[in-house]
Amino acid sequence: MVKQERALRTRAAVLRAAAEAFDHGGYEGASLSQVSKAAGMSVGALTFHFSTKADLADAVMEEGWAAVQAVLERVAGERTPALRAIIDITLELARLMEENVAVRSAIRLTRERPTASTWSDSWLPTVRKLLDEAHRSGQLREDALPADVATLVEHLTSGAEAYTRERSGTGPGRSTGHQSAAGRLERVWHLVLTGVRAPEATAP
Amino acid sequence: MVKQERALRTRAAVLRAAAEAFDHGGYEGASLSQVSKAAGMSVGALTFHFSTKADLADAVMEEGWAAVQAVLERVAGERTPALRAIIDITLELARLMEENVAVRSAIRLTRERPTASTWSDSWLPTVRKLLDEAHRSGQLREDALPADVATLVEHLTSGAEAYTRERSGTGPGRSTGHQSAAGRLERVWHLVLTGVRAPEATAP
Amino acid sequence: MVKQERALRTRAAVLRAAAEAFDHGGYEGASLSQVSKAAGMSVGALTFHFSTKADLADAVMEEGWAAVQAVLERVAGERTPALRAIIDITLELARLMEENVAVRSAIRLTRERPTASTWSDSWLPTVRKLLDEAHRSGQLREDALPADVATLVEHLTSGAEAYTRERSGTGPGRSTGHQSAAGRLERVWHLVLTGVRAPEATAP
Amino acid sequence: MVKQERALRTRAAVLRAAAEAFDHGGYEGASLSQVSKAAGMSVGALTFHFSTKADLADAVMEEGWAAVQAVLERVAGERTPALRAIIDITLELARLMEENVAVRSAIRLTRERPTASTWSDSWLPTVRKLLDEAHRSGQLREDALPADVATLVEHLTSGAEAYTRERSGTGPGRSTGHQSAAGRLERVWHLVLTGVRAPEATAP
DNA sequence: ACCGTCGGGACACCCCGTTAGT
DNA sequence: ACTAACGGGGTGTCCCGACGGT
Repeated sequence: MVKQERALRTRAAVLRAAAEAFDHGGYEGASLSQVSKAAGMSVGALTFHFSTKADLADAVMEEGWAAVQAVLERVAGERTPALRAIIDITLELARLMEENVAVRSAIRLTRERPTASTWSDSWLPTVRKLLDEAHRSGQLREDALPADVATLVEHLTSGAEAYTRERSGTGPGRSTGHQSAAGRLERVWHLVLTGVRAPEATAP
Repeated sequence: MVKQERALRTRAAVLRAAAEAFDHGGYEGASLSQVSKAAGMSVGALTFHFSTKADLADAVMEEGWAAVQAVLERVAGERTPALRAIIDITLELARLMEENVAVRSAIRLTRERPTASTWSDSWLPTVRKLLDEAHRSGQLREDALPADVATLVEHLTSGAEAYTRERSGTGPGRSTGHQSAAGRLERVWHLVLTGVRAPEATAP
Repeated sequence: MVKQERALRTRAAVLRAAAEAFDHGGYEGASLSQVSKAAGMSVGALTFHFSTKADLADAVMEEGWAAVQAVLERVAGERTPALRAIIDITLELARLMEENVAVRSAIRLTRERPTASTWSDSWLPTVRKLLDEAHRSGQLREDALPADVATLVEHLTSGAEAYTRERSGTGPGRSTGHQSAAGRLERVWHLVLTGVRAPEATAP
Repeated sequence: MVKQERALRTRAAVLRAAAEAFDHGGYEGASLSQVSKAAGMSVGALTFHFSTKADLADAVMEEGWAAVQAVLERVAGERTPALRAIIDITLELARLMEENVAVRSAIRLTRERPTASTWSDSWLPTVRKLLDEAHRSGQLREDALPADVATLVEHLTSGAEAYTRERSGTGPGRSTGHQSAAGRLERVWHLVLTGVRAPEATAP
């Protein structure tokens, strides 16, 4: 149908506006009238596509999730060593969070709403699988347990996310002297891979 | 006066209730009537102590901040090597976040409200100072730049905070099979200090 | 045409659903979406048949009215004494109200909407005519004015209607120990007749 | 306190406005903004006294109920023969319905809202008691069962109520040529009594 | 003709954060 | 410290057009 094409466009516009609103103000804090205004339509039109605010949030989350899945599958498709793949995943996630409002919004929504799953559920399984593989193939130090490394990855991702949100909060005009979350993450990984402490030092 | 003593008690009750509300629902999402009910008083009484919602939030943030400062000073007071002190600080912060609602609330509020300073501003300077010291005294690997290590610390703290919030969201009944944020952080530090990658492996 | 036959069926389905909705919730209180859902169609489809809510209500009322008229004509067709005919009319109306949603709905709608005519307008003229006849033929006590008896009939009919609505409100599961509106009316008539009927007349 | 006196006045104003609104449009159909406007105050002020629409309706119903109870007790206080008392009750109820908006409103609300009790529950018990007494003292025809007479009374009361509502619906400008519900009821009773009253009893 | 999708305003109810007067 | 009152939104719903498909 011809109609449906237009509907899809407006639906997409709504989703984009909603993602921005949720990213900016969270679930509470984002209002439907605000979203409808940003999408250039009436509240009634919005309600036609998403009958309730929760529905809208669900849709946004789904969109963000899909983007994450796409990245995961892309990285998994490339034939890179397991440890490298893990690093790549975190870097890609960081880039995604910086560029994709829906992803940022989805992360925030999973945290704020009473939902069954955490956002880390979407990528941690993949990471864990790769970690086991890295462990078996001797890419990890022998005293580095995969479970602990997984925890480390969680922390790093959280850090990237916090940094992204912090920056986005300051507004888009923020320009010079700032680094990308992915860049920071890269340097941190470099540090982590080889260790922070000087070799001769005793365990503190 | 006798009056003042009572006033202080109610003020404290309000602060506690408010901290819980803000921690649970953020700035928006927490309502004054909710707080007043939890504190066992009328909204009018609440308004007497804190004339506006923003005032209340400021007070909660101040309280959380103070707790953080106390920890920082305590750790600084002990005579421990710089690197160890940094680790201790992160561990203490993690414990604080788990135990102290006001701290959790303050962190969330700094993030959600248009405020000048980030929550990391409260401890990053101290950490940076200690990092320089550790660098000078040769406790760090030579290729580990203090700035990068600082970024790492930021990431780890964010990770602890995310984990704490995630858990607190699931309700207080959550019991078995869960670790403390500090415990997780400790294991991660162990990993980070010595390095994740096997020595023989080449840089990815 | 074939199309029209289908249209008639859907129109009937809509009318039935609307009658139920109006009977249950009145004019306000019944929503078009509710009706459309019960009729198994979209709101747009409904709007095609009845362009406005008022139109729909009018149609329902007309349907109910028609059923009432049919009863009146049927009773008038039988050759019964005037007084008996009046009683029969009230009994038939009571049965109609109990069985026919459209009638119940029409009664309620005439009351709730700013309309020119009352629901009693549909049968009172007939009753009055019969009353005059009964008066002339000596079926009534001499001191019983037809106008007063008409008022009495109005009261009795109202009573039957109130009882019907009251029962329908309690839900369909209501079963044991309840009488029909017509049955109640019959016993009341028996009571009333002794006073209304001329002593020399034989019991009908 | 002085304040409370003013509060009581505004509360009363709200109740009056609400009674009129509910009487006119039913539960649905009456809007809070409408009520607040009629009461000369803001919606927020209204919400302070009655936190929800249902609360407001409850209060109105209670007020109407109280008026009914007052009448019942007054009539019961006078020492009149049982049968006469019953008639007086119905006449007084009719007058109440005509004069007291709260009563009218309460009746309508009990009918429209999912409530446990019917409006007849408020006076039928009293009437039944009086009927038994009338029966025992021989004021009723021997073949007139109290239960049936009770049903008759129900019908008459319903009739009076229907008439009242019908008239009130046409607006207050309605003037000449109309009778009071109580007057109609009186004539109907006169008619009915001949059958109800035992032959030896004197006309009231 | 008949029916569905899409969209638009308008409220209604509820709640919220504040202020005024004690 | 509280009662009383205010105005402003937020969400959800409703009743309706307009247009396009079958």
